[in-house]
Amino acid sequence: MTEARRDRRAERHAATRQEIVAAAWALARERGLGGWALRDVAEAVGMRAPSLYVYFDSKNALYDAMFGDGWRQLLERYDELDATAPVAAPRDLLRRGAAVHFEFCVEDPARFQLLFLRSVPGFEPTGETYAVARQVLERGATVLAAAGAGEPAQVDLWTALLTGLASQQISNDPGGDRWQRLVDPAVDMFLAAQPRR
Amino acid sequence: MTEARRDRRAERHAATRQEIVAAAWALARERGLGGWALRDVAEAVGMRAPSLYVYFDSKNALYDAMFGDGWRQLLERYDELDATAPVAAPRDLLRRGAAVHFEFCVEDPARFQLLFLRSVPGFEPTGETYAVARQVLERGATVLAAAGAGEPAQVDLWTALLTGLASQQISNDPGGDRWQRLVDPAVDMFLAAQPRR
DNA sequence: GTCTATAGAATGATAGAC
DNA sequence: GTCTATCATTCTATAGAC
Repeated sequence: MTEARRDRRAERHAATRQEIVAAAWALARERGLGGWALRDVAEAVGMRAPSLYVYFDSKNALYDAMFGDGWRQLLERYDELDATAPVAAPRDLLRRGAAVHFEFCVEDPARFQLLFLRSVPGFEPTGETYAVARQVLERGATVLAAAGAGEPAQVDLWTALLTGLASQQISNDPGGDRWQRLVDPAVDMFLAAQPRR
Repeated sequence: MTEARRDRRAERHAATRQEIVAAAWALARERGLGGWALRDVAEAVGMRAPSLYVYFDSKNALYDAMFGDGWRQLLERYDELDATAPVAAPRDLLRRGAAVHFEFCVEDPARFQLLFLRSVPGFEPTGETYAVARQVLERGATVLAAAGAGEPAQVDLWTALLTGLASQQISNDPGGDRWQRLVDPAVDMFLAAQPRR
């Protein structure tokens, strides 16, 4: 087996890429998902716009990296939840998962738009980054299955419910809790409709 | 009482405004909510771009007119539903209302985005047009009340459910029926959770 | 890898003639 | 009310020096 030497240049390149993605997310939070130019991102990381093309082929390539990064952030939240409540009953875990998921959506509307609403005009996630999204959904489906709602239709209903609650909160009561208060009742409603196993 | 003479000039002006709004909707359907310029709308109605400013003060003013027009379209759908099933049982009416509402959302994603997701960067509906939106929501709340789910929290949960189903259908299965098939089960779930009166 | 310079194109909006 | 002409920006992306 070949003893691979660390490629310090590649590491540096990847670190800069991540720095750019983080700066873009910060701008998206402040000004909206489409409210910034490559110039702005460049300035935020101490560069000029053309230098970004060393790291990303286009603005959509940057959105793609943000897409993957955003789903990875959600995966981390799930990990933290598992670490906090490792042996909770399935339905309790689902309840807490719903709360975590809702909070994740609402705390950053721009991120919610990119990850769940696909609202950047010409952007479609590439296969690689979309795989991260699928990974997260499978993780959620596992929890649902443990709670007795693992059928595809049940999973789809669950995602619609959570997306709808978050979407309404963001669009119609930003900064408030009008739909947040409905998360627990919604989970109860959902669970009551599923046959217990 | 003053015998008001018809103001033919005002009528003509209003008709042209509506023509422009319709052309903008057509472009939004084809290219997305933000995928067209005032030039394009002007060309579609046989004008040059500056002439539009006789009818709208800005592009956002046009979005505002579209917003009001879109909600009025939804109101028409509700009227048609009432005309078709005037004496249906409340819960049956709710079921059919959900189907109509879902279809309305999915058949024009750009309209769904403007009316329900507020996804035009700098645009906020004015008070007058927002009043139309409230009117439609009250109409829905009335039907919900008749079905035994008229409390504000129940209405909010209902809107979240429908918005979530439509949003997921549009984002993750455009042209398909993966979430459409869940509308009826979702309504059943919702109704089962409400105490019958 | 980072820069300057700039291409190339699009856009919302205004001025003023007719 | 409609037009021509144009302003004033803004933005992504590329070329090529260093």
